[in-house]
Amino acid sequence: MANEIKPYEFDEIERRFQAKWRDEGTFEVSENASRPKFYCLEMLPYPSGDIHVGHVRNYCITDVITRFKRMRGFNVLHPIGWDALGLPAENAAIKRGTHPETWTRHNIAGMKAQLQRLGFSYDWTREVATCDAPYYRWNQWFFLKMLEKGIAYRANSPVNWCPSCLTVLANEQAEGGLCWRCKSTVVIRDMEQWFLRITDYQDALLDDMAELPAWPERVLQQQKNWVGRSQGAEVSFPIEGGGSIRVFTTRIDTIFGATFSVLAPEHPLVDSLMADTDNAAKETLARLRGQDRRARLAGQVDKEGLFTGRYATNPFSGERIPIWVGNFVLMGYGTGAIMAVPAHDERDFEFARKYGLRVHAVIQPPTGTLDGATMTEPYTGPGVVTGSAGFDGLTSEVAVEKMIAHAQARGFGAAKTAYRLKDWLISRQRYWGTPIPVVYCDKDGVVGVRESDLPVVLPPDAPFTGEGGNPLEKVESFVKATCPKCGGPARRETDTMDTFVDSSWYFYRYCSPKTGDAPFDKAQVRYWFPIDLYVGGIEHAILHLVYSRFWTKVMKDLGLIDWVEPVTRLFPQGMVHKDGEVMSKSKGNTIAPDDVIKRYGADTLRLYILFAAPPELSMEWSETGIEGPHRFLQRVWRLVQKHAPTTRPRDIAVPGLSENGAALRRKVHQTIARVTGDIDERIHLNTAVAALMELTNEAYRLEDGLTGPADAGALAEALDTLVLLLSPFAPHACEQMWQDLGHPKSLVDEPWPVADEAAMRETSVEVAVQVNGKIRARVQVPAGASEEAHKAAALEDASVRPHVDGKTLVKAVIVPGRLINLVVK
RNA sequence: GCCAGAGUGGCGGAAUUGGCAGACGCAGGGGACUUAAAAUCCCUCGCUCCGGAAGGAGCAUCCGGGUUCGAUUCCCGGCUCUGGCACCA
Repeated sequence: MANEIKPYEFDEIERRFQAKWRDEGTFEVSENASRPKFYCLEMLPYPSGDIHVGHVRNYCITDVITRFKRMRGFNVLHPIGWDALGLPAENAAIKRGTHPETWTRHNIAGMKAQLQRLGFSYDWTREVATCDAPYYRWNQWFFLKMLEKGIAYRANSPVNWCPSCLTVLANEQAEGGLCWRCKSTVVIRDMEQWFLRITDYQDALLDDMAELPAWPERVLQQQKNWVGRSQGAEVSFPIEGGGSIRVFTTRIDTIFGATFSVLAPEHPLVDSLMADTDNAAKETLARLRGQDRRARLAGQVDKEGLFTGRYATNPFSGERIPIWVGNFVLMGYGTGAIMAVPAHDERDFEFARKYGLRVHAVIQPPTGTLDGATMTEPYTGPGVVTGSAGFDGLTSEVAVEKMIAHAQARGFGAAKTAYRLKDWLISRQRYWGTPIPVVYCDKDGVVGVRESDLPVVLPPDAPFTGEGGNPLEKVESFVKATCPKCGGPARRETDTMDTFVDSSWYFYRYCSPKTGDAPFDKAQVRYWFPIDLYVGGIEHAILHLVYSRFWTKVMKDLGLIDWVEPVTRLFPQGMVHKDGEVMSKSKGNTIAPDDVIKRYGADTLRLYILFAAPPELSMEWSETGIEGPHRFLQRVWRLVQKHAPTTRPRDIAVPGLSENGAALRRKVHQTIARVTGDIDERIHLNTAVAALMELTNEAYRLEDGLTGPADAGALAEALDTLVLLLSPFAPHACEQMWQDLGHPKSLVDEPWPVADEAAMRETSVEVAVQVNGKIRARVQVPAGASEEAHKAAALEDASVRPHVDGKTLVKAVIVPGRLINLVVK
């Protein structure tokens, strides 16, 4: 008998069912008002050439959830696409002479085959590649709408230039002064570029977080820091001899301690203030201006400054204060000028001590008294205001309010909020991106392309030499254009869009990927939105996830949708590590899923990757660890094959279960409850797999002790349930086992099992007995026994007696079914 | 420096509401089957001590305190690691 069991041929099984799902369009969906919808999204991959284990982890999580939701009766949208524009394709073109599109399409085909070999349940009819002109034309359409509304604009400003990628970058793509893609140090250049006015939405980005209770706090926190809203005041300091300096401060309560003012070296007033100074001073100024602005931003340069020779008046104290220029004041934040309060600010203190400027304490801490002349470090906390005329004795908090009101009444200041967020720089000087749809006309200036002329298509014949700028500039037929306004000759914009534009709205396109006259079909989007669950890497917390929220808000203002947030629940999955390091191409420690599939099969890979760690934490890839899930799958396979012929026909409801039969049935229903909860609420897929392993172990333990028709029914139920519960994790093997168990339909259309509370209940339970908090014994009590019965059982127990006898029972804490704690003296 | 998260056997991890710490798996040890190996199956597996054994005692969730009948879980203080931000006025 045992040697007749058919072997588990995973390769053949997996390929057969993958073909079946594909041929039958199993996972193709459409709007259906009769079922609740579930939109599950994963971050679309960049087609670099290979699916890596990090992608696999992301997509395994969503695949389990979508298969589960489908069995629970939901109409599930589970799409996939390609973030197909971007630099690597162009770099490959320069290196190998293939066109970026050829390289990209080739990679997409290869990676698509890899995804299909993993058995993911995508609706492939909705596949979107952002390099398709019918897709990126809508990037252009959105751009024109934003141009009309003033959200898109062109401006000259200091920008991040990556000398390796040969293009400018947005602020958040140059974190820490490094290019997000190639890690080169960026340089600051003044250039005229295209921006999107994301700062118009900075308050909405913060305030709408109220609608995101199912987003992890750490992501929201990162976004809050990035927007960097800080409330304060703007105050004018009149300059002796005319004009005034506007400063931003969050600590107006310290203003009587402002003993000098500092301007950023780039501040527009500096040149006129220093017009009369000597050459040495001008040289110093030039040097400060020449310092690397990146390093200055990062605080990596020593504080340095010079006196302008001019004075201003502190509008509160009337005091005459010197005006300085300092490299630690940044033009890009606030007003580019500060009032310096050395007694109560670290930076001002350091600067004042270096140049011997006066330190004047005006805030007294709860303990001790400060003296500006002798203090060795500033006091930056709140306190009680002193030496501040009519404001003395107030707390910092109250003083802030009163001083703002005072400044406002006298007309030299007002409440003001400053933000860290900058507008989104979207132009790139590269070929493989969405052309920005404008032309430059000598007569009409910057003019948007007519909507009817979209898309502006990338010319296929651009030269990829790797030298001298954007290849688009060299395509005469592309650059030469006609002005839509006057019909005269015009020059076409050759900058293309940041690829983060593509990924800011792709999830709307999935709802109606073929729509030709609009970015998407409104009714279809209304059916599927919002996205119920979005799974992806946390590295996009302040990039993609901010841009996407912004884009949705703009779409709302354009009247395309009527909500302000696209994603209900965000689930950032952990990374995959190997030998303690993040797995990455550059480290050379990647694992190719293809090799693993060849050796163990896709089902084992899926199980392992989900079992090894909870999805939100990083997981360590282990060569031996994968053996466990593989053995488990084989065990399930053998169990099913062994009993499949005898479990038909099944009759589960027969009375008269043996003790073993009842135990098996109990375990089955307990497992249903656990697995369901683990997937649906907590997304703890590792413990769901562990529960299935437990059920399998229990079935092996009990199989030889089963007798009679009732037990046979319980075994049939156990096998059916095990296969159903396991199917989202290991869909191919389960489809085969489901057939072998005599079911004609595909598993994906079967309803998810429901736990029977009555069947789960134990007849008798083991209860721990503590004496004064220490475990002394374990006793059996009938399920649902009274507290008195628990207590009696505990006191009767032979190993409890020695600890209780001769002492007084003060109290008995009883948690029925779990624990008894006897407190004795 | 600031913010967030984490710290549990040799390893990955479990403990869902304050209630039996170590589920499940890997690795290890012992055994069965086999001519042998692989595969499979069974037993064992936190540390220390007492005992021939059955068994028993003590310690143990980063460290130190606290609350509680009871703390991996809550509170206070500290250490370490990871991620993010950082001259942002």
